Amino acid sequence: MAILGFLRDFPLHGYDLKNRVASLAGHVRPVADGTLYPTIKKLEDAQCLTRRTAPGSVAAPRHMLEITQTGTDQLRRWLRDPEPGFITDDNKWYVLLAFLHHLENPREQALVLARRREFLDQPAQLFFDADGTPVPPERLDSPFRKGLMQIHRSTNLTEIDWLDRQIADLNQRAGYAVRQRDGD
Amino acid sequence: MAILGFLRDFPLHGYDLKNRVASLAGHVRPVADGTLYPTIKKLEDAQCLTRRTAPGSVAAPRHMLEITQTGTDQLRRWLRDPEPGFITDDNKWYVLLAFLHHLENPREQALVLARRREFLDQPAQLFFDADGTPVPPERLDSPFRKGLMQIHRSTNLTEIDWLDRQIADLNQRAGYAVRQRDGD
DNA sequence: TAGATATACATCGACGTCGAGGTTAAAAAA
DNA sequence: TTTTTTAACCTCGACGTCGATGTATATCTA
Repeated sequence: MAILGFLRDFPLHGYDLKNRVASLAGHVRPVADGTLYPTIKKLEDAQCLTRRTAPGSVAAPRHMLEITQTGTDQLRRWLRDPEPGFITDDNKWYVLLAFLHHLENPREQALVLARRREFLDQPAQLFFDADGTPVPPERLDSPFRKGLMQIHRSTNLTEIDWLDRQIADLNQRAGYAVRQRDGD
Repeated sequence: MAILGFLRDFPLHGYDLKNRVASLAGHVRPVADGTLYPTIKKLEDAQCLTRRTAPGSVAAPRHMLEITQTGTDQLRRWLRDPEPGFITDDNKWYVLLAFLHHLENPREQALVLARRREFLDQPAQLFFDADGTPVPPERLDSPFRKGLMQIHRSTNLTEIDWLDRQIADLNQRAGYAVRQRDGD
């Protein structure tokens, strides 16, 4: 998703892509060559991108990568109907968010945000007693577990706040677009 | 780490462990059987835990798992000197935090928190222009990328705040412990 | 002019995770 | 009584990621 998402902005070669993916995914978590290049090849085989050899501006020749219509469609499908992990795993979610603008319909964007919003709504129960009853933060012995739950709660509220504002905004724009189209 | 960490609290059987790990790791991200049971076997082979068959309280017989001294030592090594990913990957970091209390020395605990603190200090540059210059949040077109960076910044500040208080607290306690030991 | 460095691409084996499938056993529902 | 459900455990193949290794090229440095 990150590869196609970045290529949707402008053509890039593998090396450049590698650095961009690395600084996005998490925050400068390196992506191994052994992951990137086979994935590029897979996307090329699936006709999601094309490759043009260009002289290297600094060193060895580059393979400039460009996204195709097939690739754009694939990217939009991934964004419109993301796998569960992209909603529940923070790292993946942030990657998705970084490219959600490529899904051009505000209503569809709002639907994706709503899925995340719904996920964040369910109260997190992280720790349990020996007998299986959930332990509330104030009854935890470990200050680290206490902090973990505090931070978790606080960051969740921050994101929920943003999500609500964003969803309202998108729905309003979608409504406006509909009224425009209907000549209202 | 999660397996040994939970067993350090009290003995558990695989199924119970599975649910606890699932609700901790991320937030109810299921852990596949094909991941859990081979890992338990690996830890058993490494003498990190022992297995006693007990009658199932509800159904099929359980394998009650208990951590050994070797396992405790291993857990403490992982906590004391975590791999880079445990500092930089939020999911892994939260798992580590959930068990950091098993590292009994407050000075060692503070050192781990300091590593995370140091990581959070470096300003995140997530997006770049076509020519490679970093794009500040206010110049981003996508509201999602803008929100992503806002949320990232805000949650970072929250955690930094907690880390600083916690580190100060631990160092004070460590100092006090030293003064106690020295009869001061 | 020789070596080091950074760019740029590629492959391969080791390892971890997942998901599907299967087994046993007790309790609950049909 | 049979079926279904849930608990509890296990294995296997597919797949993805990593890290090591290797190659070529242009620039910078000794």
